[in-house]
Formats: sequence, structure tokens, C-alpha cells
Amino acid sequence: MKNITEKLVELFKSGYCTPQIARIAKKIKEPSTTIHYNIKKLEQEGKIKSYKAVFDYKKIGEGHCTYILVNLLQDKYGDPDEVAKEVSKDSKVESVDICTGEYELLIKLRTKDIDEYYEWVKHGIKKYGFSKTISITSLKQFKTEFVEMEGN
Amino acid sequence: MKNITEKLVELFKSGYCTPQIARIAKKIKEPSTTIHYNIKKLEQEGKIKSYKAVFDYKKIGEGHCTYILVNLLQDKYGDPDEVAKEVSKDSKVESVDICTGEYELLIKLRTKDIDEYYEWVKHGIKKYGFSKTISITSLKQFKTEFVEMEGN
DNA sequence: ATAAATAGTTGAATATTATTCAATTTAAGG
DNA sequence: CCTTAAATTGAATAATATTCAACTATTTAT
Repeated sequence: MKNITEKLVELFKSGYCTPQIARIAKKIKEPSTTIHYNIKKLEQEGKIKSYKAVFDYKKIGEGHCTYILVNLLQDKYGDPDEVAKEVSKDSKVESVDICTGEYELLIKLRTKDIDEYYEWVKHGIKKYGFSKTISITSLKQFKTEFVEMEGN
Repeated sequence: MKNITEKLVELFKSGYCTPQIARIAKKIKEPSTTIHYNIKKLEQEGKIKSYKAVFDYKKIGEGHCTYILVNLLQDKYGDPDEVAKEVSKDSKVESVDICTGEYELLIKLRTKDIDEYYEWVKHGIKKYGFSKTISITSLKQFKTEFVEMEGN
């Protein structure tokens, strides 16, 4: 047995998908060549960044979801932008925003459980100089990435 | 001119895409039939919920992104779950979570601008009984829906 | 431990879908 | 109104997904 599932999940998190032109054509009753033309245009204009999968994260072992608000120590790392960029590279991180209010960064993190979450934050404190962290843990998700979740 | 673009954006927000089996097969050096089998399995197990597009939201006129923490009036609507489910149906809403801490709901909203955001919140107060709302506005996005954003 | 059953892998054949191209229509600018 | 550019479309082709049957590996039961 080759562990293909894990690789697929990793690839699908941010890409390796493509539009279903024929299905769209049927749906909105236009020729598929017209759909094709319009999609290519959206892509060339940079309006579409990627095609990807959305998971039932509980079922793939990433059931613990937390929104983490962080401040950064002045000296530890140069620029908040640099930290944001670095944190973005982590595949457990769904989103990173620089934001208004008391905290500089808002990170959405998906981990297996609370232990993995805790380890992640500890690491962030050490490596990036996170300080004054507040965590909001999701108890139930009704929608993610524009996809509604039923029966959670 | 038929406004196909708008329809495409709406469809792609939560679906109408499909995996690129041939590309994955090349990438991880396995036969495409094996990839196909494993993907179908993920789908049947309900681990994959959907295939969708990720946009450069600024370029599609949804550049204003806000995380809204809300409490609900006791009497207005019965159940927080019901409100969450209703709010989820809105296509401007990227995510809805019931969460820990001082606030019951965490909503991620994407609007054209601050005016549209304000109208949305006012509507929420009236219709669903939002109270004690806190908004955190994104100033810069480094990652969304697991997709990194460069040159923002 | 071994047999039986189940789950996973794969190549060849087929069915479906995307893409290209050229022609036509529609919209935009002077 | 005429010219140029952008968008739509059908027919032909290229690429891709899907099916199926054979085979292999893994798990389960005796």
C-alpha cells in the first residue's frame, strides 16, 4: 500500500484541480467554448488564483480549528510582513491576515488536536516572537472557504 | 455581451471544479488509474467536500475582508445554530464558526467596500439579533483558503 | 499459520472533456 | 458611420477521465 491519500490531501489543499467546463456549460446553457474563453480570461487577468479541494477537516485529522490573534515582539523579527509570509508557508495554516485592532496578525490554524495546536503556538512564540496571543477555538463550523458544511 | 464572468465567479466559489488526475499522476509518479481510485475513495468517504476556485478577491470586487465576532440576543432568534446556518447561505460570507470565548459567532465576510460591510452588519443586527459586535478588518492578506497570495 | 475475503494497484480500451482554430457576431472608439 | 478590438460559437483535434478486468497486497477468520 502506497500512502497516496496523504499526498493527495496536501496537493489538493491549494491546487491540482481544474474547472468543469462541460458541466458549467450545461448549467448556464452556453456553449462550452464560450465558457472556456471566459475562464481563460479570468485566469489571465489573475482573478482566479487557484483551483483546490475543500475537506471535511475532522475526517482528515485536522479537526481542531483555531483563530489566533497575535502581537509581535519588536526586536525578534524585523517586519510583521516577513513573519506573515513565513507563517503562510505552513501547511497547517489556512489563512494569515494583517489586521486592524489590538492585534497585528490573525492566523487561522488547523491541527489534529489541542496538543498539536499548543505545540504550534509555543513554536511561534520562540521562532517569530509572538506575544500577547489570544485564541478563539471553533466549536462548530457551518461554513468554510465558502463551502457550507452539513451534519457536523 | 453576456455576463458570464459573474456567473462563473458564483459557481466557482464553492464548486464546479474537478481534480487534475493526469497532472497529479505525473507529479507523484503513480499511474493515473491509481490516483483516480484513491480520489474516488476520498470522495466516497466524504473527506473531500468540494472542488472550487480561489480568487484574487480585490480583483473581483470583494476587496474588503472582515472578521466579525458577534453575540446574539436571547429572544430574537431561537438557536445560535439556526442563525449560523442562515448566515452561511449568504454568498458574501466565507466562513461561519460557533466558537469559544466572549463571542458566540465568528463570521468572515467579503464585501466590495466598507459601505457594503456596514450595510451587511446593520442587516444582521435587525434580522438575526446580532449584539455586541466586534469587527477585525484585514489590512493585508498573506494566505486565504490555504492559498498563498503574492504581490498584494 | 493458512485460507478466504477484502482492499488497493494497474494497463488497455473506451468515453468524456478540454482545447485549438477559424469564422462570425457584437461592442467600443473616433 | 466606419474601423478596430473583444467576445461568441461550431467543427475538428488533442488530452483526459473513466471503466473494466486482471493482478497484488492486506486484513480477517478459522
